[in-house]
Amino acid sequence: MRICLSHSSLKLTVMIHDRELRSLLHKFGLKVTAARLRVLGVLVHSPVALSHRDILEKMGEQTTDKVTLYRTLHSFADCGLIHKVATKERSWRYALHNGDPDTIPHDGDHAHFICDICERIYCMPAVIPDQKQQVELKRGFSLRSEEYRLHGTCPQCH
Amino acid sequence: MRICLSHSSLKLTVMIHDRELRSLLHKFGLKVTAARLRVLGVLVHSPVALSHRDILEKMGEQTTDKVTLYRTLHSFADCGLIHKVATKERSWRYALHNGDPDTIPHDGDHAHFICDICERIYCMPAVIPDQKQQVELKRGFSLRSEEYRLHGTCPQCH
DNA sequence: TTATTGTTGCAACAAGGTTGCAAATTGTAT
DNA sequence: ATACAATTTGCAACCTTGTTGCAACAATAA
Repeated sequence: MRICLSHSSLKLTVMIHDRELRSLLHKFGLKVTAARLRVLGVLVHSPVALSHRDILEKMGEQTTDKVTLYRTLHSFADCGLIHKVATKERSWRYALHNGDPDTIPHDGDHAHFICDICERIYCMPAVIPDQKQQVELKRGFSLRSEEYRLHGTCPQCH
Repeated sequence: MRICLSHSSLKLTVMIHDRELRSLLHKFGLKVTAARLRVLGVLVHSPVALSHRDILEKMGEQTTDKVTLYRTLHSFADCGLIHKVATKERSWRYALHNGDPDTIPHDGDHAHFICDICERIYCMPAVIPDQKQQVELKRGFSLRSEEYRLHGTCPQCH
């Protein structure tokens, strides 16, 4: 499944209301609760992956307990509504799967481009060489998955 | 410079004594202290990258204060004696640059193989395609560095 | 040998995250 | 609409990784 929520378009952003959020939760088999609606509301309006702290701050008045937020994010990630990306600052970033034409869905082999400046994480199409044969043959390593990370500056930060 | 300390050969391992460790510290412009000799002793005998906790445990009787260990590892990394690798468990792994014929020094493009079971991190020779051209041409991203990670099971855990 | 400078150990702290549990809320079956 | 079972929430306490400030101490250079 591929839910398309464009972040670049303000018009679309404004259109995301309670009804849409509820149906999104339903689609992923989650109970609709006040906290989940608020968290999802924040994620839906962000073009970049957010940290736990970012989300708490963006919730402002409507804030929740920090534990609730961690658990909410876990549920979202477990059912595939959002994805988690590890950062070198030993914390996680969370983002909705999005339909940005410049990125691809978060499955299959692809690269993550992590901007040094704004820390946005982009999923990029990439030709990743298959190392399985090479590595296994050489020393009995068996490969489960590959991750290719690119670090640099994104177009917005130039 | 390339310091060759084979981990696969017990004979060589046994040969690493106080004298060698001291000269290694000297070569990297570090003062020789008891704590540094002990930490270096542990790192020199490990074929895989170790966490702060691993090192403390391996030091056993000869243990140091945890802060001292953090600072020691920082000094080692700053001068290039060891390298740090980030893990998704929000902690660092530290390893000496080594001359193991099956791995390559930690500079230039290569891959990290991270074992799912024992979490050892291996530096692997790898043919990493240069994505710079492709990515920059396509959309104005500029690349600073690339990291290629392989996840799976290592020979020891089969 | 001494002066200078860098290193150690301790206590306290900070950020990110988890656990256990009682109270509140959701979805569902009636 | 009501009641019930199963989840979800919020709180307090806790854990892990890592850092800071500071006084005492040790390594090197003169």
